[in-house]
Amino acid sequence: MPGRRRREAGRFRPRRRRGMRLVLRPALLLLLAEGDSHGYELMDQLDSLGFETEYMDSSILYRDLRDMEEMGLIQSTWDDDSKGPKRRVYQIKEEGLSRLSGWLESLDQVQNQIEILQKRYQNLPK
Amino acid sequence: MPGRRRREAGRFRPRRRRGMRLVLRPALLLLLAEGDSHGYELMDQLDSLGFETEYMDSSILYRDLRDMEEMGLIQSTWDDDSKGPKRRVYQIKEEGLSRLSGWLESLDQVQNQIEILQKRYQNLPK
DNA sequence: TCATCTATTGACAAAATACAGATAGAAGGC
DNA sequence: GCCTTCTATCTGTATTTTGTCAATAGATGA
Repeated sequence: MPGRRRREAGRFRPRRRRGMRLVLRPALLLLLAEGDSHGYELMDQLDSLGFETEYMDSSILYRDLRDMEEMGLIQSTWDDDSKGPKRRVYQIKEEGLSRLSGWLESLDQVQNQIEILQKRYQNLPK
Repeated sequence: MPGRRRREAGRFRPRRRRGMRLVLRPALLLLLAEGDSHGYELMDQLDSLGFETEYMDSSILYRDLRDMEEMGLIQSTWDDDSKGPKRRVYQIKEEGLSRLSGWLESLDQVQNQIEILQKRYQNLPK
């Protein structure tokens, strides 16, 4: 698999995606529910979930992972067997699985609201 | 129409709805695209868009309105003819209409991400 | 005159986000 | 050996956005 093309610091004007964290945390949990992984790899996997990771700063991802670990949703161990610098490999916990389902429920509501907005917008008299 | 049941300050533990703002601003713009209105009334109208306004603090709504006015998306005039305290009545501008369409497009992406999440969650092996 | 409903605003704390590195091992080219 | 690039994680800090609480104030009706 080819390496990710990370953007150079301050190279482009990144379009700030407001409130992306709303979906980011559930997304990370889901990926970990699918299988153990570490930060750098998760960054790549996010692409498959529709995230434009070229514009993402990886620090928010690492911070979210540690936050979720503190919340008791996931746990980590160091993997030093792999080549390159060692990785912190995350694994989802029971608590994380139930939280994921809860988060997805509220995302359901968000989705609903957006749908209503789109419909009302279509019906707008011009 | 019956008055709104606004929650007393700190009466219940309100479940903080994180990231609602992502949809709130587009929602306000849409309502104003449907017709002029003022803050207090907009609060009521939000119900029809799927917002649980009992748990919302109205100050965030007023703040968003003023922000959007500063952005040049909407404009306001005072209405003193109505009974009760005077109202600041908002009207959407051209700029606001085009911004609304832009915001709805990015919400489309968000909706897409959520949909992918839900599907992948369904396919999770248990 | 006292409580209640309408209506808007301000101040402050807490949380989220952007931004800019620091650190470090491994691999490949020259 | 030296340099660059890729992998990988972490931290500090400034700024922006949010959440929460409370102040203000006219109108209404008991």
